[in-house]
Amino acid sequence: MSSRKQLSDLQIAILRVLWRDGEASVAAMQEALRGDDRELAHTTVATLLTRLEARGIVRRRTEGRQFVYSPIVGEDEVRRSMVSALTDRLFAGDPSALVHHLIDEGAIDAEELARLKRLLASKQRKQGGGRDA
Amino acid sequence: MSSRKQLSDLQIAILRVLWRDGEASVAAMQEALRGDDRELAHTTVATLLTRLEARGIVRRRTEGRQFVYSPIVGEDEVRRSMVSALTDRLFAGDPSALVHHLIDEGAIDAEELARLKRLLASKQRKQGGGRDA
DNA sequence: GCTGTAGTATTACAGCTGTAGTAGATGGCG
DNA sequence: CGCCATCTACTACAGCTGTAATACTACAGC
Repeated sequence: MSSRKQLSDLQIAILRVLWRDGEASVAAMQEALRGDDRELAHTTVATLLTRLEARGIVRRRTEGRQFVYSPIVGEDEVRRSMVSALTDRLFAGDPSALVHHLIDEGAIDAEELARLKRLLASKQRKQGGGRDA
Repeated sequence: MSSRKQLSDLQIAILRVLWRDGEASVAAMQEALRGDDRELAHTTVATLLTRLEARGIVRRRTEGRQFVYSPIVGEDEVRRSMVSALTDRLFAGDPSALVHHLIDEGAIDAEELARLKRLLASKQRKQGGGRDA
């Protein structure tokens, strides 16, 4: 599944608001997107949300005269599909090459990596422990 | 710098050919893109390359009656800008959150992480050693 | 009850991308 | 020398995105 959701910057910005707040009316969304160094017209935001609804990315319910939108796709789902698309396209599908890149960039230092390794270890203990010796 | 290069799938596919082969004529590019489960018309490939040239992504020289294209932007540069865009949009700009995600996905196992950590250690030794104590 | 206001629906448009046809140039082969 | 194959330039067009105006609807307050 995961149905190849490729989303633009702005579409993701909208989803982030919905993930954070759970749901949002058009006005609330407009407010939330403001200050993000731009100011979109109310109708613009409405159009964007309508389109996302048509694509099955978000859903809406009616509340009085207005629509309240909530996300259908989850954050992890979007992360999965976008990270994997990026990995495929630029790192020959090899996730460790992506991490390698981050390290080369100096984006991840030893401390963070150690922390992540501990995380991985505890994750494995939890999952591997119940499975076999 | 790095001039916000956001590239589509197909544009990246083209660049990957150029990075791999150094340069390519339209015919060679068409051939290289074939089998990628699709078949593009010669003119389509020509159009794509012309547009990339207009955007300063690739350059071309004339060889006889045909153009031979070569990349201007480097692979690392594109990786940097696209990974950083993704990190900003989906991981609040925190690269370690991206790695965290990969670990959660099971995309990186302990062995790979250990290998990456060694890599990082050797990198730090090299860079930190020449700079100060 | 009427009017203003808030809200949605419809329509519009430009820019980018994927896709390719057609037209025009040119070089090679018979 | 002339025609075919090759190659580029130009044009076209649909779909998606960002952006928003306009038009229509309906509640809320006076």
